[in-house]
Amino acid sequence: MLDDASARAAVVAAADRLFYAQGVQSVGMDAVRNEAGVSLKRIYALFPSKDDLVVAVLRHRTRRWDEGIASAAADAVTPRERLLAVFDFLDAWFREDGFRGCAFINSFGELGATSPGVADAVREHKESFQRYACDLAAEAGLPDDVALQVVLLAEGAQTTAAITQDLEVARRARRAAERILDVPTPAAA
Amino acid sequence: MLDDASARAAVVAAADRLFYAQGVQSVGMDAVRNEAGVSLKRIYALFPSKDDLVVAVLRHRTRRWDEGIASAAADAVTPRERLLAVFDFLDAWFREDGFRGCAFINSFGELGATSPGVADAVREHKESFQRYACDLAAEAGLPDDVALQVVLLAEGAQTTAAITQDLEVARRARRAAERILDVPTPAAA
DNA sequence: CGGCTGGGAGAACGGTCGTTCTCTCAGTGG
DNA sequence: CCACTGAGAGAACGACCGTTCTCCCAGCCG
Repeated sequence: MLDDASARAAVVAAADRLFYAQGVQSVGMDAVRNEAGVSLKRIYALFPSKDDLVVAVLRHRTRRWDEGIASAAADAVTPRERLLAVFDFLDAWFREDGFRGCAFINSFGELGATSPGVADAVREHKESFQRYACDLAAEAGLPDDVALQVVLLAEGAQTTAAITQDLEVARRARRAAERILDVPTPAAA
Repeated sequence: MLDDASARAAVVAAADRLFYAQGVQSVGMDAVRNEAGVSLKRIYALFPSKDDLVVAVLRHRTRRWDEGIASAAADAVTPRERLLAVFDFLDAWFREDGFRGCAFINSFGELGATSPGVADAVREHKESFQRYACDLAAEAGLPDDVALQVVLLAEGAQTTAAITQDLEVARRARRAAERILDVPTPAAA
């Protein structure tokens, strides 16, 4: 038998794959059970309800997102380049098989109105990303407003790439971000 | 009794309100029946399935969107201002009670993977908006790439406004669009 | 006025989903 | 070897949903 931590991880990973590919409400708990190889009894011992499982999946995605942008930024030397590295991370992600947009945006649209837990998890994720961008911009001597403009581009790139399947989107968003960052900001510095 | 056209319109309007507020799968056909005041038998005579109703709702939303951005652009004199008017339209929309993001993005996340009809309707809507932006940009002597960068801002603004409830988002997106449009484009004109 | 059509209301049906329960059995302590 | 605990597998349960069907009555034609 798996210990609790391994079972939890297997269930979250399985649910993540299924929810992301098909939408949360299209996936029954039986499907999660089959994909994870963990009995329903065990799943319900680890997560009191499907809603809690969805929230756990989102928290797990937040960790993977944070690691992804940190790793993409690792090679960059200036804060400006670390900010732009977000778009390189997006570019690689958009090219993955089965890319279907931002799981947080998708979950918010599907469940945000009916599940406060999901809405909170999504909000916290987006706020954390905004803070990350603002911190980098501050290092570069740029105001929050510019950082948040770049964040808008990243968000728009994710939904647009999902819907249009256009592989150019991330590069285009990066060019737009460069344009925004390169405008001289009179009030800053 | 209502004629077919009026019944259709009532059902689509009712379904639109409910689907947008709660997500499609959280709304049963009984709820649509009650909201529209049209019997289930009649609804199924007008729409073969719930899926067809969802598509009809999205097509209706496309018409309203097109009218909205056209009306916001009506007062503008230059193509550049007509393009930026999109963000004034978004600003007014984000301030409405019950604003919950872009219905197309929400529907795509929830149903795009399981309903080809929904996926197509969403794709067509987004492509139509991209074409609108490219046409205006062309009038202003700007390349498609710049227009599509502005579109990314509009898309990002919609999801960000929905999740963060920040009323500043549309104005910030507009400022970003101005920055992008004001960069001299060496290859153009 | 009386039979008929056609549409409204909502019950009914088959299926599915989230959640719980039962049955079975492997592994352990005496 | 035997009683016992605890976990797995999956049946079962109650609720709900999309769709269809039945019943009933209003309004028209003879």
